[in-house]
Amino acid sequence: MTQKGFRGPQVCSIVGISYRQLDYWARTGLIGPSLEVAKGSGSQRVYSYTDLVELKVIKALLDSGVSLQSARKAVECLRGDLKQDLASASLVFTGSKSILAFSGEEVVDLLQGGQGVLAEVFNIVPLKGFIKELQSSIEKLDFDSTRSVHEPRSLIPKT
Amino acid sequence: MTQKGFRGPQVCSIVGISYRQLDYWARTGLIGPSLEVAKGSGSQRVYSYTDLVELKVIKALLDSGVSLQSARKAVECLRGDLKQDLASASLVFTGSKSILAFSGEEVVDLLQGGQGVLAEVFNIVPLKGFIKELQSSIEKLDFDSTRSVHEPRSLIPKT
DNA sequence: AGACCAAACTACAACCTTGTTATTTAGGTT
DNA sequence: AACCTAAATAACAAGGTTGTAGTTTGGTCT
Repeated sequence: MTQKGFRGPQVCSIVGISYRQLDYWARTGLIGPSLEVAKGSGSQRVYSYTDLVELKVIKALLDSGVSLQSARKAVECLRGDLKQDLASASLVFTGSKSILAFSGEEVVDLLQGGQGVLAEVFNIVPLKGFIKELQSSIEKLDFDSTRSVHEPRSLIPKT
Repeated sequence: MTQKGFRGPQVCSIVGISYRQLDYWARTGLIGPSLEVAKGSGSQRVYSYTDLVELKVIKALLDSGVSLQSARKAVECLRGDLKQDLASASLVFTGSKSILAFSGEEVVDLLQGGQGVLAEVFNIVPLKGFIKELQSSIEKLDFDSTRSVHEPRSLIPKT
């Protein structure tokens, strides 16, 4: 049994974004479906759980007022680290760099700039709450009547 | 002697923004000249020091990737507090609220959400470094040959 | 094979922000 | 009063992002 995949409209529901946004982000290279790309109209994109984490972070950044262009840069550092325990991490980014901090002390160090005086703005994304929400949304989906990837129709209750 | 004022082009030089930006921000109500509004083409806007602090913060937010619309909301909380010592404060804002924190502990508390698990992004602006830069830029201006507000021409060296 | 449906694709509008260029005009000097 | 300069004003284009509506087509079922 391979990794569980999520199709486009499911992803929108889980993460809380519009289909237009998801499509635009996939087309402009921000984040696409890592399990399966689309083969044309009528086919399906298939996203992984880790794609969903990343999308959730992007959405969070947008909600906090960060522009999509900056969110693009910020999530880059999530891509090499998704094997570690993200729920205990915080993404910290400024205009010029972004890193994952794995302790509250690390975050405080960054804020204080090692006792220097930096003219810098910090955007901090504690991942715990977002991952919790994401998992809750995924569980909720299991009870919904919407289709999973390439699921036979006859097994779906009528809506 | 009234408060020192700064004219439009000086402000752009001090804060590090384009004239177009300053003009747009004044016209769209983000921040305008608190000492004197423009009386038409050929006249001068006159900005105060506190206007400059605010502009510097807005610029910093833009540089960190925050959208102008969000920066508008974020700086609102500076407006009631400019009589206190800003250099020891940090502006902290999320998508939904913004406050000034006057100690590092206060900032850490906000990040930890009082031990709750919040799904929230924090944008943190430690003001010290920005105010330092601003003051440095203003001092540098005093040696420049550019005109101050309504300054007689004959006192200006030829450029 | 044909019918159907869901998902991707396409095209355009709207909005926000900034850059560029040209025009207007307040304020200072002679 | 005439002239000059700097600063504000006006107009338009461009880029990025999202919403809306219509079209195409892969995949499933009969």
